[in-house]
Amino acid sequence: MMKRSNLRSENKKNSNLKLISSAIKNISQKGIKETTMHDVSHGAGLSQGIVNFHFKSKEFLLIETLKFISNEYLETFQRNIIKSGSDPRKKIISIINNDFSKKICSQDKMAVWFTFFSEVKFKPAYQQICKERDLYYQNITQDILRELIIKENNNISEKNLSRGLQALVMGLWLDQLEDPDTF
Amino acid sequence: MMKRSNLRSENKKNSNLKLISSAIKNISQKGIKETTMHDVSHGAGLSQGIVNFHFKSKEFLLIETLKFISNEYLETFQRNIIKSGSDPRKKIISIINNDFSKKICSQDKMAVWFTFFSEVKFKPAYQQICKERDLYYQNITQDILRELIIKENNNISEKNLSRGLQALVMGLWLDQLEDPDTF
DNA sequence: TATCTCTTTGAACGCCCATTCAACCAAATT
DNA sequence: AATTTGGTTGAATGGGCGTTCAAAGAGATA
Repeated sequence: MMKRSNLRSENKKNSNLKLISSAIKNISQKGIKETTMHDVSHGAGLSQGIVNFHFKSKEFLLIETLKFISNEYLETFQRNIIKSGSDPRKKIISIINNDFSKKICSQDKMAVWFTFFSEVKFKPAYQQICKERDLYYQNITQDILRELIIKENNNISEKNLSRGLQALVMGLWLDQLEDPDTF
Repeated sequence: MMKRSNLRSENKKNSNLKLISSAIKNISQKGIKETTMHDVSHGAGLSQGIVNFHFKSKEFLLIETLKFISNEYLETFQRNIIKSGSDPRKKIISIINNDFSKKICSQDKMAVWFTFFSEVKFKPAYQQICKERDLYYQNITQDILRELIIKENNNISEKNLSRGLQALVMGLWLDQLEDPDTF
């Protein structure tokens, strides 16, 4: 059962992906509001009404796009931590390396992230996606930091440290976005 | 000459200010794109076409609004540093206090800042205003940090330190915006 | 091959919103 | 008081864009 693998569903998946990629590219160049349905569909090599067929509306396309980059982030995040072994210090470094890797920290992706961030306050759907991402990030970094704190015999709150780390990363991303020389 | 002070120009200034305030309030609640000219003018107690009369177009209203909050920031920034005396350590603390003061770090203002940030990449006019603000901030904090570094006999680059400080502040702002409990 | 189902096309529709502008009003000037 | 200047009003205009949908195309099914 669930054999599902015919040309049809293959193509559908492809179209989906092409549309999301086109959305990312367009958003990174123009922002959400000036990215039209026409831009997205034609950027994907398809035609006008197709986004509504696949995603119901522009809003849902945007939600799927945010989910896409969010998942992408979490996947490489997770993979890199596992690869880095068991030393908490190395784990932290792997997180930072990941955050500033070419794949995650590219101009395109950053632009898209911050475009969505600026809408998070007004869009519950975005908020939820971001919150989940953040919680995941925080839980994992807090665990690692706790190990580190015990090892080093410090007594800082891992909660604050984790938050500070995330804030610093975000700030540096923003910095890099506005003025991409220092790298 | 230049006496200019009659009811007319008084009222004009008032209208200008009311429109900008209304823009700030609306943008903080809905974002730039869903803030309509009607929202702004009626929020200011005036009527439809008035924004075009005062600011020529929506775009110019936005630019003036950004300038407004940018200047407001720089003014309190400057004033607080002067008030804090000559100890570099105290100066830094006054910067941080200012950055997280009620006036600067209010939900409204933060929302507006980040809404504009997300458009900076696509709008040269915004970019320039932000760049000026940042340069000013960086020059001043770098000077202070240099003093501090000399005093403490450290050898870190004040450039990087200043950038890191700014990034951390931005990150914390963003953090606070998404989840306003930790205060 | 014929039929059915799912995907794609693109013209047409309708809403939303920035902008315009003629008419109006109030303040300044004479 | 009469006239000029400048700010305000709000209905009308026009363009842009998301969405709809009938028709066509392509893959599955029989």
